[in-house]
Amino acid sequence: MASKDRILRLKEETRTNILDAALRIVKEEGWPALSMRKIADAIEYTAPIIYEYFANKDAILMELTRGGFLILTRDMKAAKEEHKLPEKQLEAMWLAYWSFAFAEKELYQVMFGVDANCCELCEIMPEAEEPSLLVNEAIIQLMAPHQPTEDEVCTKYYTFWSVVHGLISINMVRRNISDDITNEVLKTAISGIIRSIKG
Amino acid sequence: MASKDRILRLKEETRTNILDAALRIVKEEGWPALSMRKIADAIEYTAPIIYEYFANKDAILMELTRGGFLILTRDMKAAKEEHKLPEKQLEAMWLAYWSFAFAEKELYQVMFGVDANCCELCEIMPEAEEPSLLVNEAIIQLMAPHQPTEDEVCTKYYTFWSVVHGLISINMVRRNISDDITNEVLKTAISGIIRSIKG
DNA sequence: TACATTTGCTTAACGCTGTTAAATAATTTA
DNA sequence: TAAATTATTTAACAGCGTTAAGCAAATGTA
Repeated sequence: MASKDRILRLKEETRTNILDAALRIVKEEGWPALSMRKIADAIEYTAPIIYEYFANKDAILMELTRGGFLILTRDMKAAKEEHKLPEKQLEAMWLAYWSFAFAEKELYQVMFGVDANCCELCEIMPEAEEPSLLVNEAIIQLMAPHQPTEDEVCTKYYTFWSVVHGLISINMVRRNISDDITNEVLKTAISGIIRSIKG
Repeated sequence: MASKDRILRLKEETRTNILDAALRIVKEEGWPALSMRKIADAIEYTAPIIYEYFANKDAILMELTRGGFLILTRDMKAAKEEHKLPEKQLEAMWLAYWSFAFAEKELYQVMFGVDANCCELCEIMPEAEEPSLLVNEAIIQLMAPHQPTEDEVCTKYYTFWSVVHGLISINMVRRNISDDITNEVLKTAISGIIRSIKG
């Protein structure tokens, strides 16, 4: 019955091939160019075969999104573990978040883009909550002397996220902003928020 | 020759009808539901007629974008003129920006969404630069004692924009965030940046 | 080995999209 | 009234996501 295993392995491989092909197409030609027929072409099959592995195109995007959150979580976790002080951890994590956004630009777009990902992403995809959990731990540590309520922690989290995500969005559509200014905004904003937390 | 005028007026009216219909469809059914045939249906014509008024679908989106910037500029200008102190002007303008984003959610999406609007929007559409000019005037006034360089003003501008745009983006895809927290983030972020400018 | 069954994959099709060219209807001009 | 121009529609193309039907190869069974 080892042939069964081989076939299962091949199926798993094709599934991965589909995801890889999709991401490669998007990286080479952009999101609008991604089509089922083009993916099929890339893996040397015809389009309907893809539906044996994914319910529809959206399911492929969802799986790419999930993979994106896994990478982002790994990166932010690694950044966090390099520091002991929560303020250093916060800075490192948001810089990791920033790096991820541009290292995996297409993944970031499908993860946080205005389009497809509907409102309840966190509910149907637990991986999407991990990064916020990492950050909130550090915020809570940093705010511990102030005995913060859950809402206060949440407020600080969204302040961080807003400025970083906003800066990323702006940089993605307007590539003409100088890197110096961008870095200045990012660093001073992060340290400014941290300072405001410490009071 | 008054009939010529009448015909020109009718043509102008149809052009407006196309834009109005497009925006109405988007407001009622969302951006993905917008199609040329649906617009044509709404103005009681067939699809090819639209190409007598707009080069293609993208040109319609561009015109909606332009209209959006006109409204945004008007709103921010009005907000600015209600105050004398530059710090008050800045706060009022960014709150106006915020209000616009949710009052004209669909316009904001096409103006700043990740999708269509390519990199050089400001170059081909001067209206897109107006809001930033308004804000920068106030920033320069506020920073006048510090003799700021152009880059420093730019940095402050992007800090403002990042946090506001980021917060808007997050609120648009995650509608489950409480309004209290959102308002708290917005207000404290804006006043925080203003305070950091004043030093 | 021969037949039946399941599996893998393709071709064909549906309804949709943006867009263009040709055909037709309506209006204006001569 | 006939010709020319304009307004509008119908038909078509290529592409999209998706589904159903058909075929071909591999597998299970006798």
